[in-house]
Parts: sequence; structure tokens; C-alpha cells
Amino acid sequence: MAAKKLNLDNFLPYRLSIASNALSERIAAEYQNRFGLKIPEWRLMAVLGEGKPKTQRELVEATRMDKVTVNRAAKALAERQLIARQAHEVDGRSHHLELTETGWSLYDAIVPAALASETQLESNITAAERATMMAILAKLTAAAEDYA
Amino acid sequence: MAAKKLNLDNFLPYRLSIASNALSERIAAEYQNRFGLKIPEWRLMAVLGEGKPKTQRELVEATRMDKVTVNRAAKALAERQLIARQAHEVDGRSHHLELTETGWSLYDAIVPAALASETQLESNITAAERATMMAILAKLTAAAEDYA
DNA sequence: CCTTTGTCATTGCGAGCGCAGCGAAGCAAT
DNA sequence: ATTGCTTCGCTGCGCTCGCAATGACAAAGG
Repeated sequence: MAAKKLNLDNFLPYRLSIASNALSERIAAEYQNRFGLKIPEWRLMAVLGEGKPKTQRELVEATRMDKVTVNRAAKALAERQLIARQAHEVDGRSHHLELTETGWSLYDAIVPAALASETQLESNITAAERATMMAILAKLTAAAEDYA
Repeated sequence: MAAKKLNLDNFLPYRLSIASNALSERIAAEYQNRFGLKIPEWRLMAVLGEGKPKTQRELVEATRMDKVTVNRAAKALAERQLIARQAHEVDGRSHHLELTETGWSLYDAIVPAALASETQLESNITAAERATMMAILAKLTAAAEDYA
């Protein structure tokens, strides 16, 4: 018999993974059904919704997603005419991506839905808890990445 | 221009996903390198380490993983002789899975490593923060799943 | 210039994940 | 016993993910 045991339910990375998965699935289904967007696509739109055109490289940084993920999401959005690729003035390899008219109207439709959805999800926790949570998540992320 | 904007960095599901991914990658690499285990395999061992033989169905419930994931993990562990499949006395379709001698010795080697790893990851947060975190994760998970 | 080295976007490919569907076995009801 | 329904483990298959390699262009050094 083992000297020491371990309870999976009390294991933080496990619980974090379960929670993240549950939320992701729920949100992914919602965005897919209502707007036809996958999560990476939605994330690009969220960043481009800040107003400034960005290159894929910049989007990778902003969304923390893989460059391939960003590329494919951008491709899908461009095909649906939700974003436009403007040639880069100085760098011939790169493009500036920005929301089109259609993109903006979809964005305007999504934002309230996203906020409402988040409000509902967080209806069980207090503002203080939320703040604590965000701080801890930042610490854990940093710790995991620093480890290297 | 959009009526309302949205900052991705302040979006909880996004931050949760980033954190979970960062931790998962780090842990997956560690288990893979040191013990040749993938995360689903490690989770099965963690549950079986409680001592009671379990069927795949029970493992699905305990680990919250898909039945296919559990099946493949069990297959891999059985091939490495880390777990044994005992025929089920009453139900001919099912088997009882339990750790073998070899399985136990690997388990005994992993547990201290897992605990040390978690301790290090959590060295930046207090016990109170950890407790808050766990409680919130449970609430969020429940909220996301209830939505259905 | 021209070569080398670096950077941005893209494509190739393998790994992982999970739904849907299958056969085998149990269970219920007649 | 037979029929129909459920449950267990397993396989097929499609989708997503991300590393690695490629192609196009840029920048730096001779």
C-alpha cells in the first residue's frame, strides 16, 4: 500500500482544468449556435473590436494563441467578410486586419450577449471573489510559464 | 463604431483558459518526461491509488473524462502492466481495474513529485486564497454545467 | 549589389479529444 | 424462451490543436 495518497478532487490543476473545460464548452456552444463563431475567431474579433488594425503577429501576442490558430481564425473571418486584410504599407509580408462593416455589426451584437453570459456565470460569486480569482490566475499563469 | 467594447484580458473565461492551459502544459511535460504518463493516465492512477478497484464507468465518473479517454488510458496502463483487469463477478461486460505491484511502486514515486510540484506552483498564494479559489471554481463549474 | 540571417504568414502533419455508432452482455416483461 | 430496451467497453471518424518546416519578404553585413 502506498505511503501517501492523493485526492484528485483537491488537486488544483485538475479542478482548474475541469472548470475551464466546462466554461469553454458552454461558451463555445453559445457562440457557435448564435453567431457561427469558434472561440479563436471570437477572440480575434474581441481584440480587433478595440478599434486598431493589427497584424497576425500582434494578434498572437494579444490573444496568447498559437500563430497557426490565429491564422486559421483570420482566414475564416476573412472568408465571411467579417474582417478585411489591408496590405501593410512598409512590410510586404504582413497585412493589417480590421473589422469590416459587417464585422462591426456582428461585434455589436455579440458584446452584449457576452457580457450577459458572463454576468450570469458570475452571479454566484462576489466582486471581491472575482478580483481575488483574477489575481490568483495571473500568479499561477506566471508561475507555470516561468518554470520553463 | 461599437456602442460597447470589451477587454479580453478582463474576461474571466479567457483568463481561466489561459491559466489552465499553462498549468496543463507544464504538468503534462513533467509527467511525460519523468514517468512516461499522459494526464488521463495519471488521473486514472490517482483514482485507483485510493485503493478500491473500479470499472471504467466508475472512472469516467470520478475523473470527469470522456469514456473514450478513460478507455484509451486504461489500455495504455494495462499494456505497461501498471494496472490489471479483473473479470467482473456479476457483470460479464465489465472489468474491475486496479493497480498492480508495479503500478503501486510508480504511484508511490509520483505522489511526492506531484505534491512537490503543486506546492511550488502554489508558493505564491496563501492557503486562504487557495480555498477561495477552489470554492469559486466549484461554483463556476456547477453554473456552467447546470446551464445545459 | 549579393549573401546571410531573421521575421511574418502559411501549409503539412501528427497527436489528442470526444461524439456517434457498434457488438456483447444484462435486464425487464410477457 | 423471445422480444425489446439499457448499459458496458470499444472502434471509427472528424475536428481542433500546435509544432515543425516552407515560402515570401525584410534587414544587415560584406
